Amino acid sequence: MDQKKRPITIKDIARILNISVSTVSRALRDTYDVNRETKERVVALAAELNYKPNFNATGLAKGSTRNIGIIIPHITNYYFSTVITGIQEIAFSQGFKIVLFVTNDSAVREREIIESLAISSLDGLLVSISSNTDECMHFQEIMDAGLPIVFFDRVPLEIETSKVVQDDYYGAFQATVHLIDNGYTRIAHIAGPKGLSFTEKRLYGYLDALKEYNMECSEEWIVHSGFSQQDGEHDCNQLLKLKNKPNAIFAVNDRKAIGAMLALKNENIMIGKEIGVIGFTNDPISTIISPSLTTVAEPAFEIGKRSCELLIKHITKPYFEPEHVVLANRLIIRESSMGFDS
Amino acid sequence: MDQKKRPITIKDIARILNISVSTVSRALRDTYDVNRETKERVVALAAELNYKPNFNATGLAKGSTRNIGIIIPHITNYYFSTVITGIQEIAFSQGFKIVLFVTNDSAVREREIIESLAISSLDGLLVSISSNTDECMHFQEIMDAGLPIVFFDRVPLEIETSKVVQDDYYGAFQATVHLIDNGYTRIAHIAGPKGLSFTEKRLYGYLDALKEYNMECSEEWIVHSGFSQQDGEHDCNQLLKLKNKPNAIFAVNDRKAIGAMLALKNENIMIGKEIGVIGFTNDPISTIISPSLTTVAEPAFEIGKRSCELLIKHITKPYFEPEHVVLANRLIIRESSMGFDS
DNA sequence: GTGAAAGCGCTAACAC
DNA sequence: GTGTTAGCGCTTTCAC
Repeated sequence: MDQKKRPITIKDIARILNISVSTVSRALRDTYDVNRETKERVVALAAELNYKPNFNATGLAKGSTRNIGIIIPHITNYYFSTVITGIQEIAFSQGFKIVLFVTNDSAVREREIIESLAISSLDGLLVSISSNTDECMHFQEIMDAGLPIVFFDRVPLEIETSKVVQDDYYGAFQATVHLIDNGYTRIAHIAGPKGLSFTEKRLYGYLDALKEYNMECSEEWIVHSGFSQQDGEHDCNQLLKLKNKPNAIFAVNDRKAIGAMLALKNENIMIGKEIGVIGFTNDPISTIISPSLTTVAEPAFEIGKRSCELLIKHITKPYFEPEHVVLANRLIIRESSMGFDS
Repeated sequence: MDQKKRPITIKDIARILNISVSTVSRALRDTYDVNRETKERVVALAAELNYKPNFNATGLAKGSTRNIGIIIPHITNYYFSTVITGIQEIAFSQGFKIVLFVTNDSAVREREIIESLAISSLDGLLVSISSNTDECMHFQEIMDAGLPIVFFDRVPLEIETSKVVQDDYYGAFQATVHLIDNGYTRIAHIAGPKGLSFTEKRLYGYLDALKEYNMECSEEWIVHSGFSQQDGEHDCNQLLKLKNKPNAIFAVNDRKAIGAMLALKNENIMIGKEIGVIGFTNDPISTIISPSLTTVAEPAFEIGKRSCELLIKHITKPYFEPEHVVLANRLIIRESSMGFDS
């Protein structure tokens, strides 16, 4: 307990087997030609001694660690934590470790993290940018320095690299059409902050659906704010003050939808019958709240997996062409959008 | 984009300033006596060149990385993700990075992780064990090899090191007393898996409260299973089949409490009035479900912070005496336990 | 097929 | 105060 045991190194193995360290190194890495028998002896002894490679040493010698960094706005959040689970799944199976950074959705913290980042200690980076990040030079610099980045969910348009997102535009389109189909005629949208690409895509999906179906559309029905439940509550109250009140609300995410529902309940408005509500994410909470929340389910786990797979390709294949992956969502119909006559 | 720029090293700085690398190294580390002026020149140039230390090299030379590993059962879970946020807060401020491993609550995966762990790439480990981990020799071995571990929440009794937990016994005691105070007379407990220390503490807190208040107590009212909402639903249904049905349920966590509430709703049983329910955690969902869920709020963020602080002490002070920290919970009374006459 | 030796970027005696 | 040197554990030419 007091005494750090010196860990086994390839030198120890070499000495015991009376061969050179280079042979041990080669044998352990299953590359180069090594005499079959020598190799087996090395591998056997390594296992017996419980040899673990020193990643600092390999990293230093090969210029590669097996670390993947993740930078995300939050972690106490169903979507992001599910994405991480997906990333983790792929990373672990490929022998990569996950180094986690959370920005608390602050552009300042994001920059701090990036600037403090020892690029040499990471092989690649997976990032979802914070909502007030206005320019992305810091990411570009890191990439120029040779660190591959794959963006997911909240992606910057101006950077040329692989990106993985859900189909925000079509998901929003579908959500809106669903409300129209169920007889709602005055559909509002409580959006996220302006300037974030996925938020805008959802806005356009909503707008295009309204246009395509010749629905009434009004500036005052579109309210931008943050992503929290409180924001949803606040936005909804604002809508309720309008002279020309909407009779349905499409929320940019489930948390805001939940906030809106709470505001509606507070006013004793019958959710679904008087005002329809639809969210985006499929947070587990959406089945628990009553009435249950209709939502567009994002493939969060899959997004994590795909992002990580792509990043690993960028890491291992220096000239891998950037890919833009768009994953389909799934509309999940529940009670909050049942329509007037239900 | 194609060309990895060679990163700046202390050698570059030394060459440019025409001094030796050791001086640069010393100047940058703010230790040893370095001529004030030399130091300023080094620091200035380092900043200008945007020098970033290579952690593999420092790690190799000093035998320390600035990495802290976290091993937890899940991440898509309010409690654990909040703990991580707390850990992250301290770690980041002290210049440590977080390496994340998730076991999916599988003892097998946990062992795999531990065994694949290159101890040399971590300075310390923060762990919450998986629910079916029966013996903890793998952790002991790692500690013997010189890697400090701090356990939190789900802690093994047999290992001698620092541990940080909420007051599971007293929280459960309080929860049960609260139910008794509100007039519930036949109180059941839907527990976690047997063998996990925090689960048992909550069970004993419950039992002792019943005893102290001379309440009826029955073996069939205590049901053990997993931690999920489904488990809660299932456990509750089982209780409802009993001849001597309980009129209140204390759940080991909020997810199970939520599951139980869903089961009760399904049977059109009035929650609170006919059967009281209380949970443990204070998951945000507990304010959203209707009726809202009375619960024992755990100081998850604080647990993350304290665990991380303790671990850093173990890392920096070789002979730091293990501490056992027990943090108080807070009973939050909501609608699900309002009592019969409310 | 294997060994010797240099080197990855940094730290830490040890000299001066 | 500063430079020289060896060395952390591993990979990788380059010989043989």
